[in-house]
Amino acid sequence: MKNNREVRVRFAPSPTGYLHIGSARTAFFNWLYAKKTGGKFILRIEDTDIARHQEDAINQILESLKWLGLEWDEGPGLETEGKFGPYRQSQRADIYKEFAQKLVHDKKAYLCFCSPEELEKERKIKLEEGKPFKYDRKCLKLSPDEIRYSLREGKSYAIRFLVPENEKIEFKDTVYGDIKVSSESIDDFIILRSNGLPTYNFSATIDDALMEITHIIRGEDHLSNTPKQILIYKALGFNIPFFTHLPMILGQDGQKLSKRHGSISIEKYIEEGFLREAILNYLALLGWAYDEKTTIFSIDEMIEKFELDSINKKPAKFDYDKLLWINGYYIRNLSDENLAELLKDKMKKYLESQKPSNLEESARELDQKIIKITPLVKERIKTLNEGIGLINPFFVKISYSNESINYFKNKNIDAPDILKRVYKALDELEEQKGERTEKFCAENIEKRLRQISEELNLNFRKVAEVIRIAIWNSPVSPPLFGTIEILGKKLTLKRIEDYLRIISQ
RNA sequence: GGCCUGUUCGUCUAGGGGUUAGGACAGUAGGUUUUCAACCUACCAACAGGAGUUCGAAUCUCCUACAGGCUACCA
Repeated sequence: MKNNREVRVRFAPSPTGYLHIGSARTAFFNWLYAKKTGGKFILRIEDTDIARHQEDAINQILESLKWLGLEWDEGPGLETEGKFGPYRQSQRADIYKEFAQKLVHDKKAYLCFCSPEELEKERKIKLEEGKPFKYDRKCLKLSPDEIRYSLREGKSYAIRFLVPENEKIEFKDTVYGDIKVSSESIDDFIILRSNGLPTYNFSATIDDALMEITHIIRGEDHLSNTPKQILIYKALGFNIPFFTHLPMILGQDGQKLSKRHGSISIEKYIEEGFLREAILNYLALLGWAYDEKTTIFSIDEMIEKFELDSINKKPAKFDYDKLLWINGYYIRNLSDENLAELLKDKMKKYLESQKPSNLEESARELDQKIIKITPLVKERIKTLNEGIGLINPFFVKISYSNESINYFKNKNIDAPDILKRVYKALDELEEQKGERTEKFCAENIEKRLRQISEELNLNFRKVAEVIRIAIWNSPVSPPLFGTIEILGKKLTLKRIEDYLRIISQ
């Protein structure tokens, strides 16, 4: 049919909201297939529904796609959009009108003067009777005179596609196999609304044909629409592309992914500190597997190994925990330099959101400090935001929580005594004592602190616990010795003093 | 209601007439450890149900149940 043609795939979102997980996967699979085959990935905006379409959503979608690295070869937002443009359906109204009129002229479509209200009423009645609703073709029976009269009256009309009778529509879906549908089960659907704009099935088909899309890869919710579109392809004499429908992505409750399910927009995941490689890796695993073992794929590996016909049919529930795990894996495998860079950007934003009076002096040394901090937290975080949460006391003043203040109340630990000893031990470091100055570094700090636990004949974890609460306002911190070193002598001692003062009150 | 589609551990999946039904996440137990992680070890846990075909079915066929989609002048 079109074996030697260049592969052309497309992602065609409608801008009714932000790019969500499900659409992102559809975009990604299209992109993967284009990369794999050396084809073109086209972006088209389906904004024919004026009521629901939001202008800023388009930008959001474009931004999210770019962030994911799913760059398109043709479409909006590019310096030269491409030779099949415009790529926004709202700018292609004339094209659809023209084809609709051609179909009317060829008697493959007809004018319908029925009002949406009447139709709605009839539909309701049929539904209550438990009978299938199908348009009764009232307007097909109109005589040319009647039509002329209505037009002269200025009556508004839609254009309906005339579905051929007794026709078997068959197509092969890469994922779902052979699909056969009888034309009897298809209503004479509207292709052009009375406002002159096309409906989805019509505009999508016209554009896919005109833009010479060879492979349509989209969500399973369009599987049932495909027969209608094939009818249009045939009526207009267009080449029929290959179809691949992707199983739906559902929320953890098994329902279609929606706002109720918490963060579902890509934007949210960017904010939370997920990495694009991790998101794409996870998305690839929803409905597809390469073999029985591999779960981690680099993007190049995915391009190499991805196959449309090994996508499975079952809808997949979105598993946030697994995404988290994958993200943690990618973070751990980042180089210190790259991770530091990412953490720095996040931290910068975080610090900007804080009151200046809440910042420690060290906030000004973010750039130098972050590279030292990074190896300490790399294995401990699953998202960048977790990282920020773990390390922000390096830069932001701590105010002791009640929990911290009362932490040792009913425990058999003499916290003040320990802290006084710690203070003294640390204070001695870096003190000028002729030649024998001991550096304030993790190694020496460890030596000193372990000495204290020996002196007191106390398990070291107890000592560490006390120090953590005092300098970090939390029983959890990055590894203690490195943390103290990076915090610096001055700040460490100050926090110990502060804590001692507060608990002695 | 009609049409289309799907159903393997809690979740993502591998397998596609003969397997101890494999892996990963989560969970549990242990090890390591200055906390939290990470890491290591072990464990837990599935072929929706029923008929049929067959020497043999999770795998093929049919039925049922459940789930999802479409049935809009939404996409």
